[in-house]
Amino acid sequence: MAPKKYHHGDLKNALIKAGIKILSKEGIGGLTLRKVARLAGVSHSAPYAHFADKQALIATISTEGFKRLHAALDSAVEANADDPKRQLTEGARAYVQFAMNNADAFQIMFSGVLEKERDYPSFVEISHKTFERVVDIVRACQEAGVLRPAPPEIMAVAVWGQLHGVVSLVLEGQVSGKVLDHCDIQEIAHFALGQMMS
Amino acid sequence: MAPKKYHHGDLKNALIKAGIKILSKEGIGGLTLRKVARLAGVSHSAPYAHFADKQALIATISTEGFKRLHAALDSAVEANADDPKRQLTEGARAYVQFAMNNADAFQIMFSGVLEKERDYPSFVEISHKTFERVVDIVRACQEAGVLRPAPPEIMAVAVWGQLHGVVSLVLEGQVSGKVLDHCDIQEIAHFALGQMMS
DNA sequence: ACCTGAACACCGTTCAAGT
DNA sequence: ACCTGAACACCGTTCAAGT
Repeated sequence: MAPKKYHHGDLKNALIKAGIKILSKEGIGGLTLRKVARLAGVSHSAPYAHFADKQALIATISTEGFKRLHAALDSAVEANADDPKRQLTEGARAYVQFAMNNADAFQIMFSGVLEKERDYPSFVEISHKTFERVVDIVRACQEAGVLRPAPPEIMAVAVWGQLHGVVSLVLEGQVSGKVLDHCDIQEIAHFALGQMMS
Repeated sequence: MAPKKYHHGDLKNALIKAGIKILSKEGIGGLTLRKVARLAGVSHSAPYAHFADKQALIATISTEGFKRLHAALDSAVEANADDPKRQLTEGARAYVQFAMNNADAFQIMFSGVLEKERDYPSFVEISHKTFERVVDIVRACQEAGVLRPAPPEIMAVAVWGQLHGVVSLVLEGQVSGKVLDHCDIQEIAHFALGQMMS
């Protein structure tokens, strides 16, 4: 059997996985560099060999989240290659589902926890890529007459914003139970998106 | 001259003001109970005579923010008492302006920093009141044919979500500079809202 | 190159004690 | 009733030292 070298073969990835686990179990408030190290079985200062600071770990976890979100959008597009309207509605469904299934990751990605996102190129890259995916869908929908003519980037912000806003308000508990009793989040999001489609 | 009693006439309010000041200067990451106490000129344990814990202070500051937001919406409604469409567009403008002028307060109010909002009745009350104000505007717009027929509460979530989402994406830096160079946030929000109006 | 342990400056929170 | 100061358990981060 292979001798335990130092402690890990790949501590960096172990730390990321530990961070994601703690995040999903205890929320952002419980995410601590020292806890992450403990869960990975190393000393509290070991993470600093792989991440500059706590923000850097958060940036990596956020980037991971964006990759999964981007992949989900990709699937929705590919599964409906010749139907722009379904690309939009199914992409929207995927977005909402991602947010609901990964509420804490979603919060980390979008709630300003990560302060200097500019400093993390791979975060910027995947986040831009995700936006471009939305622009693609929007452009196809405009050509198909499903969305009104307008600069696609602006329309993409409106469409993404619509979904993002509804999801955020629900996640933050701003939508009263009276509304949520009658329809689930996917329905509300679908209704909201429907207001923009002709 | 009045003798300094203990230290303050109204420490509770002094703490709230100090908290708001620190929040706007250093952001949520710099908001610390001990700093708040220091700025108010009392010992680090003094706040506990007025707030159960840090969350309680945050809840109070959030409530304060909602009161100002609610007042801004009220003004927009009153200033356009007989023009539902303008109530909506001016209310939207007020919402966006509030978010931009109070980005950190906005973040505290909506970004899940406050974990058990249920525990703070006055927060729940003003947040519900604010939502009801949106419902009122939406209902008036539906009667005037400016928004499509639908249950007003659902439509209100869609409308609020639309604005909230666009504002949030911009505040989080998710909207690329390429877009922001061409139009300012008020324009984007107005465009997005316009997609829902007939 | 990768990790440990002690150290420092900071937190949130509690509690006995003071006026 | 309102505030202080010491105390405790926790952080993030740094740094000399070990393999």
